[in-house]
Amino acid sequence: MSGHESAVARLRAQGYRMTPQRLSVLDIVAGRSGHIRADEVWNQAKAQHPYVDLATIYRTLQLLKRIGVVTEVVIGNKLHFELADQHNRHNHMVCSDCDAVQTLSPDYLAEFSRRLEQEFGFTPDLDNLTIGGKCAKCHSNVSP
Amino acid sequence: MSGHESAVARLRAQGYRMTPQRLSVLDIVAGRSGHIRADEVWNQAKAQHPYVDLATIYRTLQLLKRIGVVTEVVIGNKLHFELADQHNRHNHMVCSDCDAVQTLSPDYLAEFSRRLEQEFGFTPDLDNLTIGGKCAKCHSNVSP
DNA sequence: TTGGCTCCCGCAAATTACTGCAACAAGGCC
DNA sequence: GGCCTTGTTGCAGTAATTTGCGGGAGCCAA
Repeated sequence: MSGHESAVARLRAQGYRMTPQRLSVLDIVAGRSGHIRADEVWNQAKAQHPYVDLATIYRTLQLLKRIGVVTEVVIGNKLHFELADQHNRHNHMVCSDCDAVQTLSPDYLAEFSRRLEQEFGFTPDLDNLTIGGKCAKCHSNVSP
Repeated sequence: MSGHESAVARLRAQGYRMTPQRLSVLDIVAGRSGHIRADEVWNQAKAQHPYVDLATIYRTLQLLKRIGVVTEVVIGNKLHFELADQHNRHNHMVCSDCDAVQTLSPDYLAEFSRRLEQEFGFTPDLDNLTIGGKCAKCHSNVSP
């Protein structure tokens, strides 16, 4: 329900313009509790503005990601997005077999991140980090 | 210089056939010390076999990745590949600004990986894990 | 309100990656 | 060596995402 105003403010503050299309995208992503695919955003956006172009959706999502309003999750080989809730940050573990998604507290990565910064001066973008692998269920299936 | 024979043997052992195209791809990836893009592999492969198709390159690279002969690195929004040297495993840190790539010892991820497996039964695919973020140089540049 | 500088959008085309299918060829068997 | 089975290839087509361009709209200032 919130998130919106601060996002709009953040866009304005950085000199970006607020357009109906961008508001739609923001609404749609914020209204969804979990992840949402770019094409799902598009379909919902078309209901409000029949002539929105898919390219606009992609550009807007990239913009929102760049300013930290949404985060990106790669599931399968499709991009998903979700609202970046500062009060409930988390990372994702995605199974490469069944595409199941588990969330992960960033605490698990804190120590790792600190070392990278300290030893290499490299600042990892943990907000958009997705870890691929095999979930417990698929790992036990011995079928390669 | 090595790597080849074992890769060929591994293909054979799993019932895959050895074709000139696959040998070419293997040669090209092995002959490059760093990462190489799919289209670069294609261009070099065409020099040896003028009629190789890009689709074959992609399929071969996916196959080599699946059996663990090469690893995949996402740089910018392009896929890169490199020979998976068991004696010199490493992960990659890629700067989202300048696309610079730093390598990282998997030791840094060992503890993290162990926890994921222990607490969630999730087995991360560290061989193909790339960490995005900002390198020291770009991080100090205050130019958004 | 109006003017005007920019940024943004829709459209189309390009780029990157992947897939289905029929013809082809690698490798085992005789 | 020749044949047969079955995995592979080349081709064409598709899916997902990005980019170039020119007209149009947002926002600031007057």
